[in-house]
Amino acid sequence: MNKKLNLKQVSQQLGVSTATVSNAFNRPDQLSAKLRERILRESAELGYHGPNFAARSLRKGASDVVAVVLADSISYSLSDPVASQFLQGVAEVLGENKKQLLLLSSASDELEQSSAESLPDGFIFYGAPSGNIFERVSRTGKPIIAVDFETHDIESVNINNEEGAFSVANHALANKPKHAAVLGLRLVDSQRICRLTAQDMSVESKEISRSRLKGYLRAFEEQQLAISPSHVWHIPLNTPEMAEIAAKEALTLNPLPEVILCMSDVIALSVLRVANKLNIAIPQQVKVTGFDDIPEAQRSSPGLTTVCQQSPEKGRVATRLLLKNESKDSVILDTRLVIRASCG
Amino acid sequence: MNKKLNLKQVSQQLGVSTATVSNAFNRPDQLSAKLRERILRESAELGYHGPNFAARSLRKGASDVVAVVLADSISYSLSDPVASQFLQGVAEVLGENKKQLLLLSSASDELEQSSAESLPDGFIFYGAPSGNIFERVSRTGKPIIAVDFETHDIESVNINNEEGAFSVANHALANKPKHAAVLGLRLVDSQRICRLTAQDMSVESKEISRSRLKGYLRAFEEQQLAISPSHVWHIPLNTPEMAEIAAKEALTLNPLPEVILCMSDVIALSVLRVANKLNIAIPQQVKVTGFDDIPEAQRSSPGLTTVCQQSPEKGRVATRLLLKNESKDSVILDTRLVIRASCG
DNA sequence: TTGAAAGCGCTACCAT
DNA sequence: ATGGTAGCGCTTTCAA
Repeated sequence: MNKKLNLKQVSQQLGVSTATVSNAFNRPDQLSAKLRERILRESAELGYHGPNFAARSLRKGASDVVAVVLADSISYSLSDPVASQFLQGVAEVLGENKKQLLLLSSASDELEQSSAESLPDGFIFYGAPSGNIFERVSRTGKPIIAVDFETHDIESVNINNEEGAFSVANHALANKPKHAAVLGLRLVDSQRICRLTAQDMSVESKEISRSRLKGYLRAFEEQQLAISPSHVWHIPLNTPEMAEIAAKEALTLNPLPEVILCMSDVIALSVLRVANKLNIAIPQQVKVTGFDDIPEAQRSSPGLTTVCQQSPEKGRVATRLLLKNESKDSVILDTRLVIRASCG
Repeated sequence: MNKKLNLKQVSQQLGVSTATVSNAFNRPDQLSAKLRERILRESAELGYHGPNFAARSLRKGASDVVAVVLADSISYSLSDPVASQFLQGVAEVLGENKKQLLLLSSASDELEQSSAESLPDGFIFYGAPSGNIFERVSRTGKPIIAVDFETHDIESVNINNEEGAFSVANHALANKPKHAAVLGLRLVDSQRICRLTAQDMSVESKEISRSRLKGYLRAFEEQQLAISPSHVWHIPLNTPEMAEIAAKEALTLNPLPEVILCMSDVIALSVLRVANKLNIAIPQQVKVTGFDDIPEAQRSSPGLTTVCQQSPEKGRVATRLLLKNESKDSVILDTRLVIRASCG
């Protein structure tokens, strides 16, 4: 087996110049189709399958690699249906444009990753990053798209979380329930499931969860209803395990809330399951709403009333925005209230 | 903003040699902790965040990048719970070892991707790849792990599909149902949902699906039961949409099968949903089994009887095998029959 | 179409 | 602990 063949050696073997071999791989218009054909075929036979990636990138100053920088760990993000759908959209468009996908996480080791950060030609930040990877990357001047957060001067793709939350809450609260509960995601800085306090309620922030809470609260006002902080849960991670614990707490309240507003579908689906176990009828006894419209939400029984935030489309839009450097405008994707049986 | 700073310029600015700066980033033991500290801090202030990736990789002949080569498109794989869980396991171990994750697909453009193939230090092939990326990569002599398939001389991680399928089928068939159906995945080469013919049944192959079918058939024999090819479905993709169509066909058979063996949990969960819609009681009227034990399988109602194949662990094991080049042995992971209410 | 050559930024070696 | 430097493999320019 010929171990390491390089372009130069191949060109010698084939009796052509290095420039010609390079052109065969990179610029088909610089040589006759026939010669290109021959070079491609014969070099493959020799075991040369194209220019060395590192050398090419070094020389060209570009790599055709795009990084998605996840706010959470890669592993967790892959387990989250929302992030996962977003990545599907990204992968789709990258594939069409022959770009490679590198997954990074702002939650991982700074020093080790910072060298890898010089590889990609562009970055999609999914969720507000921790650490200072964002600053490092910004300084390189490479194109960046911010998704689900905003930063000065950077193009972003977002949804209107407050409006979405308002619309679903307003729908759910329309017939004036006496008691309601909110199962919130990442509302305060704690790894534990807990309920909010009065001062927790009024924190001002542009975080996703805070915007959603704001939308909910506006709906309560609109309907002239009140919600006590003790009926607002904080769940630190969007996992069924965590959500079920909070769901159990909410569904064993006395009196039982007639409406439970959940900040994600994963949470809402957990409520549905726990309710089922406790023989609580949905929506007759408790109406449940989610947020996201993940695939599972339309398949559940009863179907989940939720806010569709088009995660795959978000991924596609963000990626197109990154690749075609034309439009300098940020995008707000529409959300849509999806009414299903869990809150008819 | 200082645009492009390189190591040489940084070393001049800091008044030290290039070797020292390089050592500061790469070999902490080659200089005093104090000096290293200073260099790291001051170069960060200058806007230099570590060696250029392409140059470093070119020079070192290694990149700290590991590629997972997916048999299907990246986008589809991300939507598949089994592949997704596998990737979670991979990402976990890569993170611990400070390796970066590059997602490739053997289903994508050969020419464009083949240059990127020279980047990773190692490859995990998830599922038997199409095209000849496997041959190309093999020739480089870089470490490769094959997952869910086997090839001469390559370390692999597999499960015993036949045994797993046998155990679940044998359990399901124990009280001699008069009619049974099999909802199979990728049994023949067709993009359409269809049922098998007599000659389809006897194809010999080491593919996952074929092994599972073999296990099922062995269980039928063991129980002295027969299954007609017309009661064996082929489903081309592991998606709920496809599965529901086949499920509907199987659940509207007359007479109704008392047992439906499904080659994946996604399929089995679809059967559960369709049965629910058709008011068919599970497991009273129809017993349903799956394969994989995806997270959704334990949360469904009724819970799904299935074969646990430890997808995340598979990812971890494959990645460890790749990184520690010690053990030259392939691995067969245990499968475990998980009995839940859908087939008690 | 070709040959020659510069140089992308870095690491590792050697000598000091 | 440092300075100097070869060379990793490639693309691109230039002149022929």
